[in-house]
Amino acid sequence: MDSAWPTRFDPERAKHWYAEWEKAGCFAPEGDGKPFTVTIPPPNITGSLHMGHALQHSVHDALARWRRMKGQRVQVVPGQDHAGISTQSVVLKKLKKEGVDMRTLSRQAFEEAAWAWRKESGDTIINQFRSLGCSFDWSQLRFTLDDNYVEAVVTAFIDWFDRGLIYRGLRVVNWDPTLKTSISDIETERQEIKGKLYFVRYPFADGTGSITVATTRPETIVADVAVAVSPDDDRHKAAIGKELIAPITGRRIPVIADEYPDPAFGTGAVKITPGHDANDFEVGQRHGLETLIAFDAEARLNDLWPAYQGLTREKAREQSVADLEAAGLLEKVEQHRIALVISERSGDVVESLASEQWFLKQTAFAPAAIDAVRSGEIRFVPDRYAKVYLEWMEGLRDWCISRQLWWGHRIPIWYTADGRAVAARGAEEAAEKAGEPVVRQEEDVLDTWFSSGLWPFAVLGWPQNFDPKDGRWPTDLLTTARDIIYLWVARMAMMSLDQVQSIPFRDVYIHATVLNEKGQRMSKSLGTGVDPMDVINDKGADALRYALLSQTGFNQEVRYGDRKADEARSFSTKVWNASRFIAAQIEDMPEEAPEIHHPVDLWILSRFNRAAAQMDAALEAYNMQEACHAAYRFIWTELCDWYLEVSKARLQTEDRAAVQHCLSRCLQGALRLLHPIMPFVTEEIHNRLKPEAGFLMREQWPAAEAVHEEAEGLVEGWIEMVRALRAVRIEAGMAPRQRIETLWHEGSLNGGHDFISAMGLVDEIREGKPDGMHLSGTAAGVDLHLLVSSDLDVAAEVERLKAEEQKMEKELGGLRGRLGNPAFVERANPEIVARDQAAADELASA
RNA sequence: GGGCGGUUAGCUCAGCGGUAGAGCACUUCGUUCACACCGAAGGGGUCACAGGUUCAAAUCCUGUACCGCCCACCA
Repeated sequence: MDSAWPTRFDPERAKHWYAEWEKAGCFAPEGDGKPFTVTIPPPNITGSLHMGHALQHSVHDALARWRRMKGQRVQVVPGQDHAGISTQSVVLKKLKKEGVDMRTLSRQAFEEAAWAWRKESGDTIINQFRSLGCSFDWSQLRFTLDDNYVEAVVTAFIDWFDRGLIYRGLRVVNWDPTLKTSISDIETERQEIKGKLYFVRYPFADGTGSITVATTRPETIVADVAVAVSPDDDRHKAAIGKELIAPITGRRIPVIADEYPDPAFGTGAVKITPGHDANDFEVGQRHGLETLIAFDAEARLNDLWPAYQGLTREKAREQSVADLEAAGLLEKVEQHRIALVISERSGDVVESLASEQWFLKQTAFAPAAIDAVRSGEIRFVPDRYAKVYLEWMEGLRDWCISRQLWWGHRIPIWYTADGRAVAARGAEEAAEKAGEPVVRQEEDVLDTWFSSGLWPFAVLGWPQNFDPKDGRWPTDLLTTARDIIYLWVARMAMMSLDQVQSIPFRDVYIHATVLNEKGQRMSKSLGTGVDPMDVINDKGADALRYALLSQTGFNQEVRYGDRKADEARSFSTKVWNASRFIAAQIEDMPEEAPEIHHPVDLWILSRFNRAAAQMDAALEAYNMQEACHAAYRFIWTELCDWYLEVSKARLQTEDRAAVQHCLSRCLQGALRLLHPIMPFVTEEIHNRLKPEAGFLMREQWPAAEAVHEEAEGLVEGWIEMVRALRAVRIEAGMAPRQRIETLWHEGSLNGGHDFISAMGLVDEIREGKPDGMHLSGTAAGVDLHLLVSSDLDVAAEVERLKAEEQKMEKELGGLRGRLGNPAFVERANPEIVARDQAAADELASA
């Protein structure tokens, strides 16, 4: 064998194929086939490859390569998200480290620094996608802050503003006191902690007693504007409409009746603090109450209650409790479990805080988005996720789209001197629209999900260069993680249906979450993660891809362990060596293919055709693991363990040319089947086989061909016979390489003489039963006998045969019992009855 | 509190009405000239539990338990 073809595949040496594919333009759409378009979920520019990406893009790439090979015109549009909060944090941290004074940092200086950072460090993840082998059309790379993307955002915003769907208002939002911005629900995490429930007495103004209110947040008492009770609560009915003296401040506040309080909880009376709780805010709106705000942007107490001014939330609580105690208003304190809301971005406790924010009435878009999924126009895979989407869609609320950040799409609103807001592309247009000069632009930027929501059509050129009829629209597939169904998938559906009047994608494949070997979530901070780049460097991108894809179907989680990648690497080595062997055998292959008529040849070609069909069906259905297993079974079990082995003998016979052609065809085919899953090793082999040929990734996917049922039946029978024979050999104490002089058989071998002799190491096959001591086995209705020497452990052998007989009898008993049951014979499927009858007959005759 | 997954061989998972499968691990044997990241043979499962439907249930229905995830305003 050519020494330049080592016995092990070195993934390091196949990495260069990526650059060659890219250089040759293999990732650009080609041909006139049915277009297949995907816009990938844009990773954050601050991100680096994690296992979730690795799985997601292995799926994308496998599907893209497969469809490309099938002759489809494929375009996978990659991109990146500017990731407002995340990028701003990273850049601020860097500036701080460099000694920049945060207090004097201007917006412009920050933006310059952020762009500089984006240029330097923003492409890390893009290059990691390349290492994974992703065949994305990089010429189409998009960024959510590119000029044309800004145009998309502004266009959508102005349209919605002018239609009255965007408004500004005072609402309670998730406030991150560290980052000093509102944040979305997805950026928060709930955490149960042990806390306290304080029972505070609110005396009636007329001196007739008091109402006790339970609260977990005594520090917000200074912003109380009422106490609410349920209208049906007999304990408090009489108090409704009376006035209370709020503790600490002494402010006079009313007792109001509202459905919100649950009479079963606490005392049934709730203090109403509209500035610090979303429910209270709603109650306040219903009753026309004032919204008092006690905290500033850093969640310190403001001048609402000057005595507390400057205190942190925690200090203010202590002080409030002390003051309540001193006033004799603290009735009792109970242990209580509190659901804290934590900001994922800063780790700080999120404050529910009323503030002026911009909102989008996304409820206006819901009906169409619901319809699209209900009608099946948008299809979720697995379909259970449609329910998740629909449920969320049906409970939509207005969306807070403003963020108090610098990094992002600045809200295209200009204000006139008297504070009137106009949406426009610039100050000039704004002044024109307003009919008077504008004095300033809104400071806030948009929530990152606002721009992400426009992704599929914005990256395809909307609004200026978008052609919904160019075949790429709607896109075919969106593959994403289940945790952003609401924030992203739903938004894209809504925004697309509104702005482009059509769905953005047909299929939404929700892939599994990658957990570690112990079933824990992979987390950098907890150290429970595995870095996919380490796996790529140690074992190769092919191994990582196979390890992930071979476990991914419609499951909701997949566990990654290095053992899986090791198995995958073994597989690539196996393919490598099988190719090496076949390459050596076909060096002198005659060009002209002889007629293929030997059952073994027909069998392997047939098995190949089945594997190809299975892969097609599996990939069509997004069942990645089934696709992997189909390739694995064909290559390892059928091709290597049987066909290759029996070929070794047949290559020495007049079958040589036919075998060579079959080997060659199977190898070519196997490489094609495997290429979407393991692109590097297959490309490397392909190039070794045919250095002068083009890329494997540009080869045609195997066309569907007929299977040979008859040949399959024959060969599978022979395989069973060989297995039985091997078992008997071992029973007879034969060494693995020891040849069998004579094999006797009763029943037809169906032409399998050569196959059985080759695979079972038999010199001569005779019909009949030998005289003398022999051991027997049965397979496919044929009895096989081997003569054995007399020093065999007869007792053990008898023991074994008895056990076997018992097993058979038990089975026969079961079958006879069933067949003897008239109900079964009458009602069961006739095919089943016939099959059982045949099985019983065979057992009985044995 | 609602919803959704999962519970099958030691491990990771297929199977989803006709009486249990794969890969890995394990045991035994084997350095045959593709591959020890290999080959052959083998051991190993009352399919979480309890009812029900059916001639037949791992597979369908109901309920229970445990694990995980998502959603939710209980002060």
